[in-house]
Amino acid sequence: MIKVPQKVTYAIFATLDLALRYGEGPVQARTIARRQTIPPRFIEQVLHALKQGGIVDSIRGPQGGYVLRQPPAEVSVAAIVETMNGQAEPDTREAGTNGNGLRPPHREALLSRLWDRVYQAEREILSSVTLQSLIEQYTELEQQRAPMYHI
Amino acid sequence: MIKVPQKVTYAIFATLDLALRYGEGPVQARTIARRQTIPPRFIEQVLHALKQGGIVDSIRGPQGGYVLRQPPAEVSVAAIVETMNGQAEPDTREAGTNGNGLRPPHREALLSRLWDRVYQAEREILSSVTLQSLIEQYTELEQQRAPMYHI
DNA sequence: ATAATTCCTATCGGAAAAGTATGAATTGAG
DNA sequence: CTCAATTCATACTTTTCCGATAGGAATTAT
Repeated sequence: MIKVPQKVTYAIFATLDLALRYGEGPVQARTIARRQTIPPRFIEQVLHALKQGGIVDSIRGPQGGYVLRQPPAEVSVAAIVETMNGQAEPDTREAGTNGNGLRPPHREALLSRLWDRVYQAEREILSSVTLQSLIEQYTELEQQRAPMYHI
Repeated sequence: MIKVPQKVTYAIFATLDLALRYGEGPVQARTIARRQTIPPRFIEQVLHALKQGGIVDSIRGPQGGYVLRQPPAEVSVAAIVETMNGQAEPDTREAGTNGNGLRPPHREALLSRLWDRVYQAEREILSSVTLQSLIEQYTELEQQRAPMYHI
């Protein structure tokens, strides 16, 4: 049931890329695409969405590009995920029941509650993870593989 | 990111229907379909999957139908959800990075860890909810709407 | 003015999900 | 022993969604 859309993965990688260069001026979409192996035309849309969501700022024109709006420690993965998923309009398809089964709307309410709980749990976890912490975890992983041999 | 397939929703409603009649003999697919407003042809597949997953038992022939294999208090929503989602083969698409970005495989590992945490949280919640408890919640909801007016 | 870049929207294609169809297998009932 | 009710199995069609591509408009540094 946890199915992570490609879009979201791309968004995280893209913002991570920006996070690594935070404070060094704008990075172009094409550059990120190359580095993170994301289809160049597709990343534009991702970055656009991230801008709408207030995660990144964009500078147009030559030498333009994208920058993280806030320092990496301030950007939670939850914010990115929510931005990319957009606000799906709550779909309210109701169907009447015949007979003496569970009856809408309570039947539906039952499950919405449950999914809400799941959603909240997810949110809680993702809120506690920032780009900064991801970067730290990453460098840890790297060091495990190729440890520093001090003399 | 929480996207609940119709299949899963149907499965829960169907098993809830069975739970309400637990111990009263088999219920036919068509009956459940009618009561829970599920396309009759589709519910067969759902029920079949539930049988494969060991959630329900089926009795063939006239007066046949489906029964819950265990009492409602023993059937967790997690079991149902997992059954319906089947075991998706872990997709391992790796892509090389050019330049000095985050490099696979650690880049991917970073996120798998995160999604794993989320997944575990979800599992924990869904494991704690049983058909029994759902039924209880349901009757509570019903009573809130149409409260008993004692004299 | 020009070229580099983001911005916006439309569209395509494929895959997965939802739903339909059909016939075979099973079995209780008369 | 036949018949009808039901599940079983699988194949097929339709719909929906998502990843990806495309084309041009808007913006702006040089």
